[in-house]
Amino acid sequence: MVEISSDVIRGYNDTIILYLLSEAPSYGYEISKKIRSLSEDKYMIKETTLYSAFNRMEKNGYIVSYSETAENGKKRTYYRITEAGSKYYREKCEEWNLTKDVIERFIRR
Amino acid sequence: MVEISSDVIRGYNDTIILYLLSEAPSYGYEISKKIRSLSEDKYMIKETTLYSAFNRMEKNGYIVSYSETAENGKKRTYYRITEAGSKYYREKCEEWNLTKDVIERFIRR
DNA sequence: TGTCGTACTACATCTGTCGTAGTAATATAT
DNA sequence: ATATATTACTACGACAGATGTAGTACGACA
Repeated sequence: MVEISSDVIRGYNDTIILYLLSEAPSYGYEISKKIRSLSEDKYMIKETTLYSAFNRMEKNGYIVSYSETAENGKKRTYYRITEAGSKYYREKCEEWNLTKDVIERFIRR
Repeated sequence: MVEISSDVIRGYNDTIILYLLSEAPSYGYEISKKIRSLSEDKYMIKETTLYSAFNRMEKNGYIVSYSETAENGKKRTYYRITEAGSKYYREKCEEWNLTKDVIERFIRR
């Protein structure tokens, strides 16, 4: 069974999260479920990876956090994407296309 | 100017090198030139990255080294791909296709 | 009462890349 | 004759991001 490359994902976890946040503000658990379902169970981000990405990106100004209490009484930390985050996302998409192009010159199908 | 992602490349330097070695045995300097030209100057692997990849892959049994003195009197360390190396390369190609697929679900064009 | 799902945080380890630096030999330019 | 560029490496330490392990806490459900 082939699995996805965590070294490649490494460079795109932030991008994946930003993509989801650009649809709507969200929080850790929800993001993780969405990644899993959108990838059809092919990628399940680790909690530690996810939350450290949130911290990094908030520090970089790509997202901002705010607390909210859900209907069920649970307190959650939500994240919203910023303008800088959207810009970064668009740049990463360009970078991806270039990188993919280069790598595929060395891949045999 | 967009540049390629060294975090993505991170997972595929070994694969790139194995691809080139599967065409013919080679040595550091030549491999580095070939990567540069095949990628049309978009990727220039760092010497340290390249030689540490050689060491890692020899330890893993994906390549074997041998010394040879070139016409110009220079001594070089050549590398040849092994069966295990070819197998690893083919697996990485499969992994790449899967990973690419997943990532592209989160990329907007 | 215990387990499952939700929603996190803390910390230490690992891997591969990268920067910096140094060696040494030949080739080419001044 | 001397300096610079190219070839062909090696050594070492720093760093970033992913991962493993562990722990907290609360509500739902059986």
